[in-house]
Amino acid sequence: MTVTSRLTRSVGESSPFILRLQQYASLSDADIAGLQAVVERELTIRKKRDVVLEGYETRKLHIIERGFAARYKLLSNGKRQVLSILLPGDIIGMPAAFFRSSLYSVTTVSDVAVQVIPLIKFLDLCRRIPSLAIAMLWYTGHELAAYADHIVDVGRRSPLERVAHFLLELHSRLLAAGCAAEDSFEMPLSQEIIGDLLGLSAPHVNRMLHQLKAENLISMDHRQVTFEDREGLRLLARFEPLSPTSLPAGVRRLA
Amino acid sequence: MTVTSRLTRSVGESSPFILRLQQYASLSDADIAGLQAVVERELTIRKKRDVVLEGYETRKLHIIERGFAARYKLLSNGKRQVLSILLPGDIIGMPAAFFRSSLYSVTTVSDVAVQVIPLIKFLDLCRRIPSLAIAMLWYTGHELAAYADHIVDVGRRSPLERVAHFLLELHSRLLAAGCAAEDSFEMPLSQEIIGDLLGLSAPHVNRMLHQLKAENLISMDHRQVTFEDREGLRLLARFEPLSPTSLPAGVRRLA
DNA sequence: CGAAATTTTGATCACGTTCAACTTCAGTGG
DNA sequence: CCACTGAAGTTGAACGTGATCAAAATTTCG
Repeated sequence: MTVTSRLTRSVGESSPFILRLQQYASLSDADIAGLQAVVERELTIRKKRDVVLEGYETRKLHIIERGFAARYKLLSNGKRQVLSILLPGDIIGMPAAFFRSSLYSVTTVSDVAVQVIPLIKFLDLCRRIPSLAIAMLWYTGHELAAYADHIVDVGRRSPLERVAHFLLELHSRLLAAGCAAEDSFEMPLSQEIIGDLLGLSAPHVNRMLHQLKAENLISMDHRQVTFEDREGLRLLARFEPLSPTSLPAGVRRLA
Repeated sequence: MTVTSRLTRSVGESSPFILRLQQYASLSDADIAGLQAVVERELTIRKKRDVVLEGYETRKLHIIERGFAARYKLLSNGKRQVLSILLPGDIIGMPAAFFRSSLYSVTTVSDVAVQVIPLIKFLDLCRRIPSLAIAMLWYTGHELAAYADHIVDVGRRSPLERVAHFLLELHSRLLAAGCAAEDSFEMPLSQEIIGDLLGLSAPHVNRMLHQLKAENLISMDHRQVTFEDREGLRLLARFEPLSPTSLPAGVRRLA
């Protein structure tokens, strides 16, 4: 098995979600055990299924173990806006569960393995383990930063910059989740979804991808994306990685 | 004094921030006292000053008591993207304080009165009062929903829809903060800022505002915006208000 | 292997930016 | 109180861009 294309983790590693929370606050083994105890069940969802539907009530959190999903909103004019791509370690139903009815839908892009946690139990755990609540504040803080980046993308960046920025961001997140190689990754996303994510038409995404290839910044083979000139790409996209461990030291100690 | 134009609250009301947290979780008088105890000081910032600067470290939260501010990012191509308009009850430095250096800048649009809280003390309080931590999770959850709406706006709505949607959303938030009348409000935002918020050029914002006036949906006098046909506006913008109290009943009880 | 989804290509055209000039408004000091 | 100044709003013309639509080529998957 090449590291390059794996979407799975090897046995023994802890879940990408735990890994992520650990970056935000130090959790004891007991905390982690408590977290695992509230997991209701694990299941695998086939690709192209809706996990959360706009307008329906959700009282479960789904933590992604493997696979890709997309959070999106359908507009009454028939257009679709994809809000974010969800990767291993992300929580499906995160903002959704906070409202009486979900504001957005989530659909699987590939087959997705999830852990299901009832919201009530999760909040209860947050009350008992303040570190967990604070780690969750950081989690949502990062989510917020990602959304902010997305707003900048769609609002003020050129189509070429958007596509380049998207590739870099996705890669950086996959890397953090242990699902990508240094300079390449597998991307099971159609150009239509990318368009709906970046506010572009699918044909234009196609043109931009070709332009990136023409400028020898990337190459693509099947669903494998390879950065041929990562620095050039970063310059073009003006990409600034969101280091998850960039907490002020004093604060980090406290959390 | 008309209710219409006031940006201040009458004495005796509690702060818009407390008011807001109360919607997310029930806080005891002791909790509120604790919250007030961590307030380091209050101050008023003149209009057009930067409160938070991108790249600098922030370890203070500024809670807005009165006035308008804007969170924004300057791009290297000279463009600017405004991420959100901050109103009374909002926290300046919310995502910022969570990173080693702030990712975005915040500038005041009008004179702004704030309460300053050191981040460390605030997090410490969250550890001691789990309800507060959970209320903050809801706060960021709503912030996330607002950002998501913004992405949809910029990504897939027409310029006319964007402007209409923006007016309705701003009004709804001002109403919740007790700073607007039923059908009108004061808006000290230049068309340039609105453009940078919605991903449009200032002249185009101007045209769209005129079109809304021409269709008898709104009227404007100085900085006073009045909805002449709120329903028509809502239909045009496909606006769905974000009710802050729309928590699932069972969850609400727990929180 | 066949059907469906996705990618690719091209032509046309509406839309919104850009830029510049002009007007109006708001705030300030004489 | 008015004149002055800079900021904000308004208008128009020209241009470039990315959407749209449709059709063909290719890939994916049952």
